[in-house]
Amino acid sequence: MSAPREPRWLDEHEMAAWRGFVVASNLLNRRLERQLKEDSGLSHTQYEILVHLSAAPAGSLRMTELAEKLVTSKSGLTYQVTQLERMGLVGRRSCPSDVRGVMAELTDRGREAVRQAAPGHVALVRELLIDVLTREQLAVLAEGLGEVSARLRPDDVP
Amino acid sequence: MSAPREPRWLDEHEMAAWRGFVVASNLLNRRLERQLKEDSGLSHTQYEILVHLSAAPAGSLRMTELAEKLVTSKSGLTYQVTQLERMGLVGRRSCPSDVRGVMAELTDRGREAVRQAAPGHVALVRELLIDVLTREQLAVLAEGLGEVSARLRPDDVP
DNA sequence: ACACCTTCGTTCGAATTTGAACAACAGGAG
DNA sequence: CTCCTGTTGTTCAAATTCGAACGAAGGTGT
Repeated sequence: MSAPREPRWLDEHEMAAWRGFVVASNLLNRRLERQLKEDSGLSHTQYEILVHLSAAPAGSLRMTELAEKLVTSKSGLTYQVTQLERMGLVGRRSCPSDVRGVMAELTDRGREAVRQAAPGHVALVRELLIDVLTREQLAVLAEGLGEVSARLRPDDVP
Repeated sequence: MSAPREPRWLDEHEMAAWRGFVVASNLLNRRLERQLKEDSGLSHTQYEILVHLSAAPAGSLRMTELAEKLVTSKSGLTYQVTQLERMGLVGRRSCPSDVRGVMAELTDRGREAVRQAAPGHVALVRELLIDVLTREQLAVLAEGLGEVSARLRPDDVP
């Protein structure tokens, strides 16, 4: 159980992939954040909350479930849902099957906000990522990162 | 110049790639953040500052240059460099060729901190990302995301 | 030398994020 | 039923992040 004295460092190609991932991720987040804020007054996190809710069966999801989909902390979600509640885009309901449970529910204004924000956001994602890559590259990205996510998900140990 | 009434939405594969990217990015950052903090008392940002400095010619870089490499805001870098300075891992020098300039410089203890933190970090990156993907997937990732980054870089308009 | 525009790094306030601690409840073993 | 363990969502303090505004200095054209 001792740490190796000389670990397997990343070779040139591996490093390129890793750096590319980190840099692209940061640059993309930056741009999307700005675009959403300027265009719709929403942060990326808030936008994603609305999107996940609008894709959910009844426009509502339990807090914990939503936090997992967003890959964020529970406390972070509580904060953002409160913000969205103040904006009138999301409401809180109590869960029928669990007294402890809280369901975040999309309001009509929330649904309208997604409809209004989505086109610009999608267009930018397309311009900055999707349309930059070939169909084959996209397929590899989806499969590879899907696998990475799948291996990471189970160990969601707090 | 009018916004399209019905934008080109993402099809199933495009959405899979985009979601995979976002989710993998969030999960990875979470894990790396925890590992670094627990293992070395450094945040991912702080670790990257140290790494970039240790890779630089004289163990030092100008603030703006460093901020660009890290893909972060100038004010964010100022804050983190101050933190690292308090830890004794980084020092500030004045730039010889520019009175306004400030050079962040790795101290001996800073160099030692990288040496100590790197193996664990690299091992986790390898375990969670590099070793999960095939050599071909890595190549595609590096090339694709490299291109994405390249297109994003120039428009680094604040 | 002068005015003008850009660049540099910091400061400031506001917003966000996180983990730990917490109280309330669910679910099962006995 | 009763105890015990795991979940659920929130609160709290602390840390981090960003953009805008700023003073100071560089660089250019005239």
